[in-house]
Amino acid sequence: MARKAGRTPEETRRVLLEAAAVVFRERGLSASLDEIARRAGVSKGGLLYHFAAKEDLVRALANDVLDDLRAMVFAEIDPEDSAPGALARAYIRTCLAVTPDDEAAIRETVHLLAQLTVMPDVVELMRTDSQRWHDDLRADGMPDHVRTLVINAVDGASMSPFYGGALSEDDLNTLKRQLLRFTLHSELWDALSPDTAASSSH
Amino acid sequence: MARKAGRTPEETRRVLLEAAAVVFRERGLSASLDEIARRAGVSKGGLLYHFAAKEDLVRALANDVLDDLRAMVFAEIDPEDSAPGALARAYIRTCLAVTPDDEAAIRETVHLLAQLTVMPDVVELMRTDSQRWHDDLRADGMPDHVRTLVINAVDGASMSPFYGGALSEDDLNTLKRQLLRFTLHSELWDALSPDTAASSSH
DNA sequence: TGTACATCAGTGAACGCGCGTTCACTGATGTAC
DNA sequence: TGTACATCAGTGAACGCGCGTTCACTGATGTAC
Repeated sequence: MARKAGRTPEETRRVLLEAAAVVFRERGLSASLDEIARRAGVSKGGLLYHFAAKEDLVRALANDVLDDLRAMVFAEIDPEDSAPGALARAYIRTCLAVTPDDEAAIRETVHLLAQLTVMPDVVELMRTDSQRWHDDLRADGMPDHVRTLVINAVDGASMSPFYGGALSEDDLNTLKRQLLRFTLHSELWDALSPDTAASSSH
Repeated sequence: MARKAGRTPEETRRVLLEAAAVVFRERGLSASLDEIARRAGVSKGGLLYHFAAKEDLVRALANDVLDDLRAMVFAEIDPEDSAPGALARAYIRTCLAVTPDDEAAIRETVHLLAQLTVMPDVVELMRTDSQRWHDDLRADGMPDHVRTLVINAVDGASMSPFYGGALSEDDLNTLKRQLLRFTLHSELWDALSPDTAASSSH
């Protein structure tokens, strides 16, 4: 056979990337190209037509996942919300999803990314991406000490499944509301500062 | 040659584990036993005498690292400090070390652990370890919503080097003092709750 | 105290298998005339 | 509109290499008598 009827090359590429995501997540980066190709319904040679080497496939996948994540967060921004911290709130809502489906999706994504970091090239990609998040969030208008606290708490919680330390649904929900509240009520920002006197009067 | 003069089998074992830590951190779990053995000054056969299979070596290493980390945190507990959150404060001080040497040590440890998670057995070990931390920290006397916030912020910050998103020294320092303050001043705990009215009077 | 023997802590060569990559080939699709 | 030809999107067999594991062997150390 040559070109599959009813499947454009671009579609094949997508199917291959999706198969790679599943297989790498389940078996780690040492999973074979053969298994990925089989899952995509393509021969190993076919896979290698689209991605000349395994490294290319991994890089393309990492780029894809990182872009998707960014798009998800930006799509979650409330268009009515123009107060400082709007991006941070979208970040919180996306990464600390509470509906079981969304939560599972985020966990799977994080777990996949964790597997991909085995490749130094991917770490470089993630470093760049992370720097971009940092810049975007700085431009979001919250003071440094609030932003750093909130974002690191979100990151800690969303990475916890990767080492098996999943939070209970209650804890996750509480954390989410806490963090949203921190970003929304600027009168709290003083109380969150390390330099304020311990008493929380205003 | 047989037994190396001036090196007990236990010492050889330790040298092998340390070599494995370095090599796995630098090259990931797919690094070869040959390279680890060479770095330890032992033949590949010698390595396999101590660890019958690569999996055994990895498991032993993961156990080691997890135990070390726990010991470091417990050693950091202030014996004078009997207030709620003493363990959490030790956790903060250990994981958010600010001296360059200690910081590098933690980063390397986290990065190594991230590599080891490629093996499902290790994830299981980490899940158990994480559960134990959760239990220990629950017994530490702080309310759930404070503990969860603080620990996740610490985890987020200490895992950030693993995906390349390192915090600046200033941000790290600020975060550390913030979190320590949260655990120390129980009059703040209300203000950190998601359910309190936004105003921070007490 | 010396000797025989078992065991310990390795060595280093060989094996075998899985997996990434190469390669010769092919059938469908697009294009020129 | 039909035909020739190039290119695209694959197939599937073969190759080769790295790496985990096995194995036969060995020299030092510990133990019994």
